[in-house]
Amino acid sequence: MRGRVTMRDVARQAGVSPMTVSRALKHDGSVNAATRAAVRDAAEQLGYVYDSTAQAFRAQRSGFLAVTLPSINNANFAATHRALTLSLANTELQLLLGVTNYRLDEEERLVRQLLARRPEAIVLTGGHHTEATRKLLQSMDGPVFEIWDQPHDPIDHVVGFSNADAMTMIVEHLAETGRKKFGYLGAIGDSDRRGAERRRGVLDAVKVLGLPDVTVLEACEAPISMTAGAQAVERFARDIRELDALICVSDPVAFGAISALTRLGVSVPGDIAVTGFGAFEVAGLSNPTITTVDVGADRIGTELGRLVQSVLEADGDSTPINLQLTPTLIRGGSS
Amino acid sequence: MRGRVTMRDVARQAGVSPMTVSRALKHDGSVNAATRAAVRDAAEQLGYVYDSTAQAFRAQRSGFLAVTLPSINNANFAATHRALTLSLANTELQLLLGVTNYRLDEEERLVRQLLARRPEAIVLTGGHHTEATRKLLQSMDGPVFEIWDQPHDPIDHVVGFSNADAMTMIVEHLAETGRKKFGYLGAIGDSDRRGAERRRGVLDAVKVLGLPDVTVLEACEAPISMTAGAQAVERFARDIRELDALICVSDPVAFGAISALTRLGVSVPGDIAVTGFGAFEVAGLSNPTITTVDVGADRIGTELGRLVQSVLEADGDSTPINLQLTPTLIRGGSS
DNA sequence: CTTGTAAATGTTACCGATACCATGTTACCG
DNA sequence: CGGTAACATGGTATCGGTAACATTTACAAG
Repeated sequence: MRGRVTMRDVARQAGVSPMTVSRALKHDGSVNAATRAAVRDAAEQLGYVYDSTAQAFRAQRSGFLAVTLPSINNANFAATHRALTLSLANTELQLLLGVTNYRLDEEERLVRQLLARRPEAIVLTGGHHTEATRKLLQSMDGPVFEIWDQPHDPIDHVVGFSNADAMTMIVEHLAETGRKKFGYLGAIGDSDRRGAERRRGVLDAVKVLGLPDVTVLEACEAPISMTAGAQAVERFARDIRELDALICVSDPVAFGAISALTRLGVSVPGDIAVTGFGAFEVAGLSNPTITTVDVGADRIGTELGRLVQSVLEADGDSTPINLQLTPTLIRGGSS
Repeated sequence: MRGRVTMRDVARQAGVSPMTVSRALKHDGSVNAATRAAVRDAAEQLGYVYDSTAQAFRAQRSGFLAVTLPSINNANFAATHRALTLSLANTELQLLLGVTNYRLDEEERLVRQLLARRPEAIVLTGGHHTEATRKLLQSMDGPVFEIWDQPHDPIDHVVGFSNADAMTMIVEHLAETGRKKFGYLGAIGDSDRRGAERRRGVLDAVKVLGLPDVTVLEACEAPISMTAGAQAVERFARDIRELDALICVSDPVAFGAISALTRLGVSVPGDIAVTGFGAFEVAGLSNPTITTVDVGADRIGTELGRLVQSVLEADGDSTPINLQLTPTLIRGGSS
């Protein structure tokens, strides 16, 4: 920041006071047109670039909307991000993005870092957090939004859906088409909490239907790639031959699984039905197409954007809003 | 920012001066251990959160690294982002991300917005910019990095590769395997400049080999999805039946194309060879696997992270560095 | 007991934009 | 022509940390 041009410099160049420069560069009407033009010219000439840091400091308003995502290499989270960006396009808000890699300790570190930038509001993907994170958020001065989930104990606002309920839809669909012996292919343990919710949904739904216990297969730590899905199927081939339905935690996993099953000579859906989750693009182009659930990732982003705006406009004292969207089942050739 | 807790409050609570609080919360050794503990306790009690905005303002150092990407819903750009994050993990730098949607006017708007946050450095994906963008960047106070490209006229540092040269590899590979009538499937016009470079590479390489002119097929505006790739193949089915090699701008497009060709009863690679670009995961799981080029997206991120650090440490006056990586051809079953 | 030295802590000013208030300048009225 | 409202512009203080410098304290050496 050595020879940076400030408003003072522009003011000197234009022969006015810094205050007038400030007014001229904003949409403040009470500046003479000629003066405004002179200021604009001076700013242009000097290559002046507005300093949002100083503005944020003075106004005690950063203009940031902090957002955490588990991963950005995921079409669904990316879709939420894009939709959110679009939904906020007419706003002055700037996204400040952090990626947690599905880890709660990373999330805590990130939240601390993000809050230090004094965002207007913060959006967290997921409804599970460390105690320290919760405490930080509760004392935060601005609204908190949890998305992509149905938190047991929401901190503030929510835009999400029930991962467990979505799995019920899949299980019921498979049961209706005569499947009985279910397997579930997901991540190890509970590191991916949304994945864990989905697994819970499957186990519960199968129990309700009175079908045999679900064979739970753990591929690797979240996130599971297509390749890891394929490898897991090869590894668990023996168990899988006993099943007639394999429920995967996501479409990429299902795609990898189908790919491996085909190589192994197991017919999908003849020998086994396979389902995914998330309505990724690959689900519709796979052969066979994959039965999946569309959670409306972009809708989450859009609704979130609207909600953020309305809450920020209301300026405090708004009661927490819990917006639950309903996922839809998409039947594909794989079941 | 109503009742925010400041260092002053912590200082009062701990019975010391704000300066001591500042020192105690940093790694400054010249604070008595007992005092430091008292300060830490007071901060904890009051729920104090450090204010990076004030720090950035006072120190005239934001701690931001601004980054623009054409899209985040793209495994390669996401990989670069992730690798960059990892590569900067031991740093205080915080990424400030902007998405251009492959549009130069968006990029200009974004660059202006990002520069107003006074980043330590800025990273641009791509080597083509509007005149105004170039001007902004030239007068920026800090290093500029262009990545994923081989700019004709670099602004400052570069970490990239030649998109055109990568295509030469593909064309030569196809020619060696006896293909003669080439088609190229990409985006309309030059909105995606990297795509345009790839197209140019194909046209030039084919000309050098003395083969018939390339049939250029334009699917839609960038970015082209798998689905759009499939639709384009259906639309241009007649032209494509005349070809024996279809070079696609990316793997997702190639995947969509193969999917559509299979439906149309055109055999890949029997009737026509298909190639992609980018070594997306889907390339290895497609049936047949897709011949592609690995550009080392994560390597770009890693090298960029290192370079950013060394340039920032050098603190100005470093001569521009141009790091060109070499993509590698991955032969798949589709050619 | 004085003095020197190092460690610990305090005071002051400042970063750039702008809210707030004060002042100057024009325009138009009766 | 004085009065006054509407408009245009300037001066000053301020936001929260912290560099730079000043001061105090603790204790050893003379």
